[in-house]
Amino acid sequence: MDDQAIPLDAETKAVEQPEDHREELRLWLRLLTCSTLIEGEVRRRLRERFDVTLPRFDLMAQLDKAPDGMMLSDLSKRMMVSNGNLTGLVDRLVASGHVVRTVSPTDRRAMVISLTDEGRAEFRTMAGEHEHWIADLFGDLSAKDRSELMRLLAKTKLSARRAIMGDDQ
Amino acid sequence: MDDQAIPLDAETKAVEQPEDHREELRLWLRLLTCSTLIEGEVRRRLRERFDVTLPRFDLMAQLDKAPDGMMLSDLSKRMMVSNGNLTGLVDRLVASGHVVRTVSPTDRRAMVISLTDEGRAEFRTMAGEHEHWIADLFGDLSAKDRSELMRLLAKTKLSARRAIMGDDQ
DNA sequence: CAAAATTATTTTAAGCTTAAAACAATAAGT
DNA sequence: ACTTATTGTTTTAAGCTTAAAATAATTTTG
Repeated sequence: MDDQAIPLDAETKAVEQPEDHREELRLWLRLLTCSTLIEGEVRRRLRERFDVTLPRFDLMAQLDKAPDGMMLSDLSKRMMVSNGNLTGLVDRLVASGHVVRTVSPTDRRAMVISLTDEGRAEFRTMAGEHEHWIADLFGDLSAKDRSELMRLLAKTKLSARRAIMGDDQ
Repeated sequence: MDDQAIPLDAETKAVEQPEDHREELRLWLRLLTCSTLIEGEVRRRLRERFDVTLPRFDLMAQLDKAPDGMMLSDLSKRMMVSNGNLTGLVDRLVASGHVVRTVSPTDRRAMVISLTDEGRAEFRTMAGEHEHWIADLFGDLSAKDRSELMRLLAKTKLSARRAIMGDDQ
């Protein structure tokens, strides 16, 4: 513990307090604020305008992209929610006639979830308005801002994945 | 529907479908993915390492910054969650001895919520590790990336607020 | 082929979250 | 002072969410 003993990378990393990560913390809090703010407003408008919840809308959005339906476990991965969560969500959407559950013809464990015609029609109507809301919420960003933000978020996504899964796989 | 009839702004905006906002939609989905990814991992680690939930941690984080406690309604605004939500959360944190509820001396309706000494000590321990997790999750971003992302998220936040509250007030 | 491991889903228990209604206290306007 | 409006909190009902355990079917492996 000699004062003279300076680490080898002192030149490159400059003299740094022993671990100050407040900047990253602020960045994370700001990111979270943005998504909470926008998500809350989308949730509010979906309820007000269509009397639908955000999770229901999100699930239908996934299914709209899959004309032949999706396995529950794929939905779970895509939506980043637990299987158990989806079981209940699908139950309610089946009850309201928006989706149907079918046993997979190739795997008797698997359930294939698909939009009904009515569910798809209703979703498309909502999605049209939803897209405008988003455009409005991001309305003050220039095209350059948007592409730059897109790029930085892509980098953030990769960084987080690396930290979560490890560099391997 | 004449092929020759080109809109007046064709020069400046190029030939554009009537209202295409898929770019903003992708931006929103990417922002949401990033925050869901990071939030999920933080949630997982808090549980694994300290057996605490994220909402509990968030509430204690707010109180740690307020040595004299905070009114429940202020907590509600800061955390962007409903009052009713906080009532239950505070109930559980009182039960576990992390916070205390006091009636405000100046307003008999208001409840002042404060960290107990034990709650504060426990929070500080968790916060130390938490900061490292965040630094790791954002670890692949350069200092320039971070400041640029910070700037763009600030702009996004203002844009969303404008869209939510209207330009006035 | 039988045992073991994996994969797909559901169930359960606990906690989180919201909107809306109810309740209580303060502030504002007459 | 009295009425009205506003503010602060809690309650309620419904739905969302998770982790962990349970169930069932498929795949892998010895």
